Amino acid sequence: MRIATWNINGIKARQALLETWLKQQSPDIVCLQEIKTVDEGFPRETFEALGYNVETFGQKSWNGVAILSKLRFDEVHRGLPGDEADEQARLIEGVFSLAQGVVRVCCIYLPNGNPVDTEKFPYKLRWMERLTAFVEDRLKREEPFVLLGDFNIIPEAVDARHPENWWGDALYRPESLKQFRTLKNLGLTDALRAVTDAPAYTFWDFQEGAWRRDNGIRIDHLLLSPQAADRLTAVQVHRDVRGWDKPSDHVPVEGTFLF
DNA sequence: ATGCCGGGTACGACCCGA
Repeated sequence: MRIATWNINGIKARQALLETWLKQQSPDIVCLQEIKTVDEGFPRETFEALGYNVETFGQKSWNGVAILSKLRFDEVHRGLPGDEADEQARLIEGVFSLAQGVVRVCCIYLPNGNPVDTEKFPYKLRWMERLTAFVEDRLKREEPFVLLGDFNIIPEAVDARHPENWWGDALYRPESLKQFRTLKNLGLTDALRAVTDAPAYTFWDFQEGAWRRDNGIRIDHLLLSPQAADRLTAVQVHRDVRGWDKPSDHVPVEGTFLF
């Protein structure tokens, strides 16, 4: 089974691109971030016609996440627990049945956190604390669990072409990285790093010719429970998609699993 | 250089992203 994540930066602007990619790659499950629409505005029929079940957690103008799955959803959960006042649509989780059990797939759009001298940065850190509590609960179930999406975290220097330019940014500063390590240290495996030590960027800014100069960062991740990590066979960053016409600034990242 | 690009909202120019 292949499970992918892709921050598409607006489903309305990226519908045709996503359709093309799905026809080419045919992943089993795709987690989308920044759909930037309410649920009613999501072109679900387009993807149902390609054989996908569609579950969305949308929001007007910003944020918004969705899961497309060839497997039927047994359960769907929307929103990150821990703050009733948080109205931002940044987490959707699906549970799927397999012959040998279940797989739980949690799609996140973690807050960017910039500028760091505004409320956005403490919101990011609090969101990561809430995510850690949520993941603790999930790991207690001892199931194959895949936490994937746009984490807005550059884990290590190797994950940026020019790490010195990012130091101090909300994506790459001590408080953010500490929270990310705390999350990982619950027992999650960074799927990409389980298969390679090489740089593998997933985002290139639209500005300053970042793509042309390969000035990228790795911020889209798949974090795996032990039961999922044991079944991982490959990870692919679809960087060619960044060179397509009217691309997102992020590219798809896909894990292949023996289930 | 806090704008460069690009999407959303809405139709002029902001807000937002990373």
